[in-house]
Amino acid sequence: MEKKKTLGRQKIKMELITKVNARRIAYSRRRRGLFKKANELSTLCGVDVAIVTFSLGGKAFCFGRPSVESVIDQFLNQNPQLNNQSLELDTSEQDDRLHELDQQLYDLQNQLEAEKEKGKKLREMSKEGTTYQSLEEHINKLGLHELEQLKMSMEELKQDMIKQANKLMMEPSSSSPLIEDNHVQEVDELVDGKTNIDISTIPHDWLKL
Amino acid sequence: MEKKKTLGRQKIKMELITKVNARRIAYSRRRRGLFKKANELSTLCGVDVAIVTFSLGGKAFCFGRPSVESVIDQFLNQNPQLNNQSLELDTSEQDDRLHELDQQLYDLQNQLEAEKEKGKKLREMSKEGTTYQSLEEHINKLGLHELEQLKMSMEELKQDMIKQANKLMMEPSSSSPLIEDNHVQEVDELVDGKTNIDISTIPHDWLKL
DNA sequence: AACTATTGATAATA
DNA sequence: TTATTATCAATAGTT
Repeated sequence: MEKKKTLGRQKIKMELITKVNARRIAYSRRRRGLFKKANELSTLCGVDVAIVTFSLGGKAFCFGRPSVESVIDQFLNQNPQLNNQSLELDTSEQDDRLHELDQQLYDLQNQLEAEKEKGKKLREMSKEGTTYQSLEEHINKLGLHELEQLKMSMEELKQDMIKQANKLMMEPSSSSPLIEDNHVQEVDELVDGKTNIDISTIPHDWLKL
Repeated sequence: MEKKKTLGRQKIKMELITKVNARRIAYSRRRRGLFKKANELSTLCGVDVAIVTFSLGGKAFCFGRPSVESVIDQFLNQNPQLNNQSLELDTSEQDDRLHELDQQLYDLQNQLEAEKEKGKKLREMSKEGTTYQSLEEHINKLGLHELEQLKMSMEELKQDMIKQANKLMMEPSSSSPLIEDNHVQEVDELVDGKTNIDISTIPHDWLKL
């Protein structure tokens, strides 16, 4: 037997974690885990759930399905509004895909928090006389990293929908399958700001379908 | 070795549990687990947490520390008034900006839900023999609509940070203010995948600031 | 509700 | 901070 690399997870006492640093880490991890559990609960059971929590720094984090506001509203107004329990057949595959995107959005939410922190650090640094060489570069790069991730998320989503649409095309007696490999270019067009899409041309039903 | 008494826990698909009975059991178990997790989070990290969920029967179950109402109240009244401690008056403006972005992300989360619905509708349509003319167009536009919003969000955020940085530049004894109107181009560069940024040149501190 | 065999979550570490 | 690992904790299927 070789010796173990780590001790692995150890049991901890159910009390306030004294070390602030460790507490922050635990909060971050467990908040994420809690939101995941909430998402699973709402998905598996088809119910509404909302969570609101404030971090050590007093920042609000929340999760809500269909939205925090709607659930809070229901709660405050105690309106026994019934949910239309629509049965679904076999959209599971698609749902899996979308759940991944859900996760990515949650991650982005956290990234936004990170940005907030950066802003504060900026102020602190100003007092310490930190050098600002190529500060702009840094800012740009950081923001861009996020943009890049966002773009990827959206591409995945669109690709998924196109794939789904294609699949449907095969099934019934239809024609002309959807193109699947031209979306990247189209995305870039928009990101470049060169695309002139007239949103008003999109059927209203599609926007809130 | 004796034979196993049960199969034990088995993996389940992350989708609505079809059998209503099993769904109710799962809801009961998982709601309990969720509340326990929330309790642990608030205890270990000393933070406020509130959860509200509605059962299949429409009954409200909630958990709150110190109380559901207090947390909801904090959440709804998120005003600069409650900004205790660090009197970062200068960052309040920035925080407002970021809060807006937060809201937009939440909205996107809801949009994602909408996408899911669309997928269902798509299936239904296939059975009804709905025409798929210009379906791809719609899908693309919808995806792009979202991407556009995301892009705007990120640009706003970056612009905000640059503005903030510029402001700081004026204050201390520094030099060379940041450029403020070239970030769009830089964004496009990276998104286009044509930018060759060497991440390693970024000071480590900046990457996790 | 209680029981197990698994899956899933996460504390400690790199 | 993200990844890894070993352990702890939650829970699906049964009784």
